[in-house]
Amino acid sequence: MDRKVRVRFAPSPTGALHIGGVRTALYNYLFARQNGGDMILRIEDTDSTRFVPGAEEYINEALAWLGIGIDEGVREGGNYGPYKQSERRDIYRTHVKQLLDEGKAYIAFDTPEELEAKRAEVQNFQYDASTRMSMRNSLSMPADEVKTLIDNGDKYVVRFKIEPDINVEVDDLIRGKVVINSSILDDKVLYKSADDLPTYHLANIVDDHLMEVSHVIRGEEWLPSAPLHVLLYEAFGWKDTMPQFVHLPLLLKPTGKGKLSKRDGKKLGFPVFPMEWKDNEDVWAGFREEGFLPEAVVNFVGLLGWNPGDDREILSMDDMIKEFSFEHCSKSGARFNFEKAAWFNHEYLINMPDEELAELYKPVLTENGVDVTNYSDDFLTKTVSLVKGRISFVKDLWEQSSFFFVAPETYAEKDVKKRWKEDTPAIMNELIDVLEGIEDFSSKPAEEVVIGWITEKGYHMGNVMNAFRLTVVGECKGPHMFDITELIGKEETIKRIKTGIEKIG
RNA sequence: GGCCCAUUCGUCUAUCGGUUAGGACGCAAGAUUUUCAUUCUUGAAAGAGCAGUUCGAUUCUGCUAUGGGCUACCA
Repeated sequence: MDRKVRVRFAPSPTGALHIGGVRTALYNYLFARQNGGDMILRIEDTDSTRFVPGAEEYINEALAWLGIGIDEGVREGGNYGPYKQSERRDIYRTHVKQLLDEGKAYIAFDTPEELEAKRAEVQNFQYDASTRMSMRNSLSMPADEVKTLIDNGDKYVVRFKIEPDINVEVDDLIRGKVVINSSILDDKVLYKSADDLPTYHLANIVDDHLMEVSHVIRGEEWLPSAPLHVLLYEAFGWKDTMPQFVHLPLLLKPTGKGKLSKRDGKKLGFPVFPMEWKDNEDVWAGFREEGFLPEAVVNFVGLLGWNPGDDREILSMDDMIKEFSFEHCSKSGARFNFEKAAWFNHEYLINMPDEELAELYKPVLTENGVDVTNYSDDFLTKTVSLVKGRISFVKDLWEQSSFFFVAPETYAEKDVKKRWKEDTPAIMNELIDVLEGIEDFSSKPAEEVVIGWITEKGYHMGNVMNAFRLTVVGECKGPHMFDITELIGKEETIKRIKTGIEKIG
């Protein structure tokens, strides 16, 4: 029974796509691509009360930024549409009716308030085979009364009639067989007349079946309801084409307890959303805005709960498509660790061509008041190549290379104390003369001359060079001294030394 | 409370009965360097506990503990 691999990512547009959702989408995508299958994006907007404007657009944009391609969806189209559940009402109605006609579901009139009261009154109350006859539904009430209520326009729901004491088996590609007894399941609401929409469970099963989904790859939070889904496939007579279930472990908070939430990002100072997201009152940081490369995010998130079976960690999307397998998915939740995420970004940054990095640096320079048109691409590329090993994010480039663009205005006190001696100003003046005489100011030749001079005079190498650095950089840090002076040039170098002598004294 | 899932260094993980339990992030030390950083080398760091199966268990089983999820007319 080999059939085409078709998977779906089915978010509900109730907010920004969370990083855990990103991973679910990614695994679906990897599996689809690996098997030449289709990747479907289905919008599950069956809760009309939780709809958030802009969420759907956000999901689309985020997936596009990350390079997670969609084959079928609201925007992409396809032969199995519509791909938005709120546009599939007719389909659901038909299927609900089928279950009703076959006696596999029933109509219930209990209001939310009544149910709440019942739960408060009876400990561990569950709407199931043991209690349904004492509730207000089409099983416990005369048919004409039911009809009257419906004709009256009374709101009702359709509940799935679950037979008690059946052992339901769920076959999961990561966890193996999970067996649970149907008696612990309640008669789940499948449809609400109030908004003429199904609940997740019904819509999910109907759509997965109609869209010929072969593998349902989703978060572990769905594992408890998987038996219900199996029962639904059976009720519809679709057992033979039921998709293969795969439940992924959850992403946990970096510290403390529980699964990762959007609040964690705010608290700990790192993003949990791929891109910036604006709530009613809040702005939530995104990986993109924090300076993460999409490749790094994909790589990092991909390795949270899966590994290629060996020590490799830097994996491109194509690598992961090739290597992905459920056998190498872990069963337990993974803690989200920002340090490691930053390291991945660092790796991608240093392996990127310097020209590309220089392009990414331009907006940062502009932000810091540098007119980039004053600098050649060659200058920028060289600058970036000298300092890229020190950074994890593009924005860090400024801290590491601002002295290529602006002369220091202050001098690090600690370094002045250590390297600026009484005789330093005199030696710096000598240095100016030495530099003036250098024809070829590029790194190697300039270095030879200056080092030769220091040696000849018997000066202290460390003190002279660091005092020199202090005037040019403002503190004792940065790349090789003569790589810096080559880039900023003789004139600027000497000017900075003079200023330094004046200001430090 | 009930049900389900899980449990290897601080974190992400490798191991599919026999290993000095490996790698990575982070951390520490040393080397290198005219500075800071890089780089290199080294180090500290783990099988939750208790039974059982076995010649032999991190690996299989059970119990306990711990963590996580679900328990809605939310997904």
